Amino acid sequence: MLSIGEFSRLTHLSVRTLRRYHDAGLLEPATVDHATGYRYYDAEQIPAAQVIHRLRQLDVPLPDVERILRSPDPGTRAALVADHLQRLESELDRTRAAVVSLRRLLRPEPAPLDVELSAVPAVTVAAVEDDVHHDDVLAWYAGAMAELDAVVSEPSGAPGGLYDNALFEDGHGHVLVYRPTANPPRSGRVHPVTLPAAELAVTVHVGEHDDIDVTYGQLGRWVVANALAVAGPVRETYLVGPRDTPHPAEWRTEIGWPVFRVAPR
Amino acid sequence: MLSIGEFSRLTHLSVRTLRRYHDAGLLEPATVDHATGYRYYDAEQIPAAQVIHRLRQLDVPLPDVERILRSPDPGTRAALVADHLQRLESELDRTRAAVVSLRRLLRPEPAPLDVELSAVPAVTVAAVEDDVHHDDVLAWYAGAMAELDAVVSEPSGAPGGLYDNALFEDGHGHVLVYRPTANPPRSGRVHPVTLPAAELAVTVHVGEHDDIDVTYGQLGRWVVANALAVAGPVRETYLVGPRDTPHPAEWRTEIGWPVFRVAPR
DNA sequence: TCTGCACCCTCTCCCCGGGGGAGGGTCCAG
DNA sequence: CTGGACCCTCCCCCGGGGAGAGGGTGCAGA
Repeated sequence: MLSIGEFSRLTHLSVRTLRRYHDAGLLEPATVDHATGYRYYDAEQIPAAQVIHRLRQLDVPLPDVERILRSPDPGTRAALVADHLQRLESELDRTRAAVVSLRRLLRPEPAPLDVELSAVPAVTVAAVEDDVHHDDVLAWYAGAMAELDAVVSEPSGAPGGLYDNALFEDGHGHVLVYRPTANPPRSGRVHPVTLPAAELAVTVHVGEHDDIDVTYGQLGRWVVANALAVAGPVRETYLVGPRDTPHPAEWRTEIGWPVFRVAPR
Repeated sequence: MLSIGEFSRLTHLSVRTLRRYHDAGLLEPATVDHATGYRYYDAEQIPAAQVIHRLRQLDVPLPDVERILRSPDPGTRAALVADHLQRLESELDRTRAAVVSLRRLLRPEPAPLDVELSAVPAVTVAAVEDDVHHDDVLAWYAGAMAELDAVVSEPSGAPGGLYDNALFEDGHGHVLVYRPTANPPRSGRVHPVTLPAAELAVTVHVGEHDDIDVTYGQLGRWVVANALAVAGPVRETYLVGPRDTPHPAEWRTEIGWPVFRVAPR
């Protein structure tokens, strides 16, 4: 039987951390003296402690660590670990994208932007909509668009989306993705929706979406400079996307910001 | 002049976050109404907001973000950013190592370990020592060993280190690295130290240090199984290291744990 | 000019995975 | 038996936000 200090020396986990892992149910001491509260560990628990240590180095949240340890089947365990590694990988991708975008931002570049005002009429489309958290938008979008593709057999135009301003202001808001088609079906989450007419300030974002906020910013500056105010959700139209070409450089996303003219002050 | 909500829509930074950035002095609104406290931003501040957004995506701490924004010189700025990217890179290396080590840990492998008891005599060496935080050990070690190498011209054996148990239990403790040599010099941080005699449970760790804690754990289990108790700081001896060969697979680190025999219960 | 509502303000509390320290009980060797 | 090392619990702190309470403002339409 090892005291917490001895076990700490053997595992290189601090005493405090061991106590927290006990409280969290991650690593129960082999024995706890119910009179004094002293924790006593077994030498056989060292490997488990080391697995926890490794998982924490990989930033696996404590509840996930517990799930991994609790699953007795090596297959399930491997799957859970692989799952987290997948997340690490995609995070790395985002980091790389942010680095590239940051470099572009810090380079004082002119990058003029073509913006046009265009009045779009009301149109009825096949849509999927929901209230979504900002961090979950990408995953939600993938699912919603897949369902749309499965249901809409003969689209009559590029797909698009409407994004509530609250999504950016508060971190969550209403999101709607659609495909235009002649007779919008109703199936599962897919249902017909009539998008209202609007006057839009429109520009096109080229390439991946990692730095689409820069294009938003430029569009916003144009809107402000031209004495317009924002009214209603942003509209994106996916003119050329991953479904059309694997080359991100060829992707084209149209951004339309509903505006109305402000009286000159 | 843009209200905080409008600016939020233009930058995709949440209203709350913008307020925090104001409080932190990161992004001052162009005007603050001193009667109502209302914040008003200028469209020209959009690029700055986006740079902050990117830096935060890269997990740059807010104070560092401020330093980067405050430095008017693009060179300094680029250096600060490169600095952080360097840190990201080394973190990635550690992540990769942890993944490899985790795979090894989860594979139920026997991996027996040769452990021997050996009595080492007292010896006087050239040493550098300090109280160090656990997270800083690697950096401290690099500096201390470089200084030792510069001062000790004719070493009489492999370098080594003594690591206080508190380093692992509390996260900080006394650390000493040394080179044995005939007449230990005194220069800068380098000074003669007499390492006391000790009885050591000794084993050898093969390869990189990323999973040296596993070897520690196995050594610890052996110590416990053989009814020995730990007494005093761990000793490492760098038999083969990066200075000898660039191939990590050939590295050999001897781990010696001071022990004393426990009376059989 | 009034009123309603969207907007904005500050304040406090919560999250995670730890670290720091206070204050007090326990173990064990000399 | 005693002193010191060891262990316990409890509370506060960090950073970068999110959630919500409670109350003041700006402005457009009636």
